[in-house]
Amino acid sequence: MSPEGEHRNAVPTMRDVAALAGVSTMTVSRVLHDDPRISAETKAKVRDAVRELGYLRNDTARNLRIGRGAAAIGLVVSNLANPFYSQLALGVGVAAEAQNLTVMLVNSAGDRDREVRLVRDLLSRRVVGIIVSPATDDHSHLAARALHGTPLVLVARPPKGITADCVLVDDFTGAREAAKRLLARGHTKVGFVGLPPTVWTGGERFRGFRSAFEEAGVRLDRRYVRHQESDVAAAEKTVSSLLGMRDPPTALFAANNRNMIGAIRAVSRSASSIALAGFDDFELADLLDLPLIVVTYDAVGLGREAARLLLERVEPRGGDLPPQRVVLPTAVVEYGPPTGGWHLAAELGPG
Amino acid sequence: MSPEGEHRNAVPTMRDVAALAGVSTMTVSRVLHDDPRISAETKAKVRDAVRELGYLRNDTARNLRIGRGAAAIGLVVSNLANPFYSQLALGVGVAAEAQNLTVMLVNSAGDRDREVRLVRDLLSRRVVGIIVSPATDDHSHLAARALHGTPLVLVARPPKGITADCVLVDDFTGAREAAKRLLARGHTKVGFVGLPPTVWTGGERFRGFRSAFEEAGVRLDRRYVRHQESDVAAAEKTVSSLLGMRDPPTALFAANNRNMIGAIRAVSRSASSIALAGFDDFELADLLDLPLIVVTYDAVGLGREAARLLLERVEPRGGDLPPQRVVLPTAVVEYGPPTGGWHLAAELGPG
DNA sequence: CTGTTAGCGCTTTCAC
DNA sequence: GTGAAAGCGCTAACAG
Repeated sequence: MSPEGEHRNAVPTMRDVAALAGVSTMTVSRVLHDDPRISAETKAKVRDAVRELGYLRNDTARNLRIGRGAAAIGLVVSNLANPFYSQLALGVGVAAEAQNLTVMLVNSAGDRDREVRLVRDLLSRRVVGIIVSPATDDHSHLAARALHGTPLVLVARPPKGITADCVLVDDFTGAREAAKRLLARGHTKVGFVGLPPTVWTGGERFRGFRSAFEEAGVRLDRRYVRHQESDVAAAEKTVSSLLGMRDPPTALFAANNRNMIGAIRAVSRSASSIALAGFDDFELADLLDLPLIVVTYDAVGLGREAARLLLERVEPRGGDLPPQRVVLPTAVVEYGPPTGGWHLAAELGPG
Repeated sequence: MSPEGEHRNAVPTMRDVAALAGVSTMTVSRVLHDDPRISAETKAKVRDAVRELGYLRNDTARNLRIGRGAAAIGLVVSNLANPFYSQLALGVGVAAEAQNLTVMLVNSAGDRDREVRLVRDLLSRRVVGIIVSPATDDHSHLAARALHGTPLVLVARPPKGITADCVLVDDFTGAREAAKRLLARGHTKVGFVGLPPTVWTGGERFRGFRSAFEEAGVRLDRRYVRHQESDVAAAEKTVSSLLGMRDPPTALFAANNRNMIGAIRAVSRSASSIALAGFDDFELADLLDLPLIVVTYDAVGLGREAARLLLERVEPRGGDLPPQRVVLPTAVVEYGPPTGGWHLAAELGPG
């Protein structure tokens, strides 16, 4: 029927508005900027034309002209399936929107090659700045040279071999405090289910964990320590094997969200009696009928803070600031079986 | 020290590459497109220059020229704090990336005015298409006229008063099947904690719920029915009040994720014995020591499907297709107390 | 108060 | 094989 793409190309341009209003495109542009020098009647004419055509300024063209590629900030996360990152995105979004910037959200899924491509792509789109939670500690693709001065903020891990702002969680202290609580309760055989050593958070959290043992003068048994990818299924398997040892740990420390969930699953399936501690609070943690010590922090705030640092850099003389490093505090929360326990509806039937 | 903005403006253009390689910009462009007519040695020269300068093509300029504003698809969600939407975003992202598109993710936070602004903003940026989960059932701002033919896909609710593709969850069937299970167990006094009636999912899920009662010939007691915003705290309060009635329900149906969590919290705090059913599976649902019937579906798939429909429209003759409506199936899952129950580490101490 | 000219960085078209 | 000119839609800079 219709010639191909007909209605899609019907997007009116400033020239169409100008023609309809009987003025030049420059006048239209000025009216859109609410330039006080334009007469009231001209403004009215132009605005009528805008309304009639449903005109929407082409920001791509505008941004090209004013030298700002895309009014957007790029956000590269390493695992969108992890709720931590959606919280982060939420925080970044709030801060970005306040400056009329959108967020281009991309997911490296933990793959560095992918991350390299995604960053390059964002740079090609000329985003005003990039926030990255790097998949590995090889940050060479994020060097200032590669970025041509596009502002960069790292989240959850510090720059390595490059200069950049970053916003971190106090992983060390959080892990140490949580571990201390286990030790205070008399646990000496404590399992550790951690992240790969190439991940900074993995290293810090392990350091904090270990430091609590040193302070307490308790020997850390290496047989109970595991480093691996953060994946629920993998963690579950690892924890199951720990629980299956002939001399199993009496407590477990999980280095993050995914490991914690995996650990909970493994413990729940086994007949083991074991205390759990670890990073990342989660919804309903308090309602699991399980003794639990979690390290919590403000993930949304992390995103907000990252965006704030980035936007500071975007400012005219923002490049002159020294590298910033913001560390957000952690808190330790303890959960236990609900007071009084559950009142089960037997067999799911009415009471 | 440095003249303001110095290093930030140092982003090389195609002209810089051309000058360094001693060719015209046209030749550079052709090399970047791997045009077979260019001689091998010219290609080598140009590629060396590209590498030396770290040149990255300005996609903003490119897209302007080729008439595609931003190689991005806009995604407007109504509550990023709800894990359903991050799952959705994940699905959209996967499909988009396969076409070299990025996702511009924005959050209306359930506010329609905001949604209107966000959609307008995305249109100004000339995204290739928009995926929206509308905050309300007033879709007038999404009419073809307002979109100038930019492809649109609605998720989780059908178009109302406009034509658009949509991808839905079979809310009706899911709710009915879950309710049936409660009825089959002899519950007749069942509370309903639902969404506002202006939200389509709210209506459908209530219809499904009610239909199970009709089929079973059980009268639905309106005193137990609540419609409200989907917010954990609000739901908790509502459920608490239901539980506090002198003749309380023996079971509850929660219309979504947020209401379900709120209901669980309320039930756990009370001394009530009550069965729970409702929409949206969640991580660890199986480990809550609580009888639970949940309606589950593939949220990532929903996003993938939405992106697929959108990309079909973006194709040259995509506008000629009739409006599509995809309905994804639901499944009902039952959880109960873990077999054998938890083995508690008493007082969090070692065994 | 409003219009003209030029150009952001790239690509399409036509020329050699 | 390669280049020159023109223009995508917009706005800064200078007219008038």
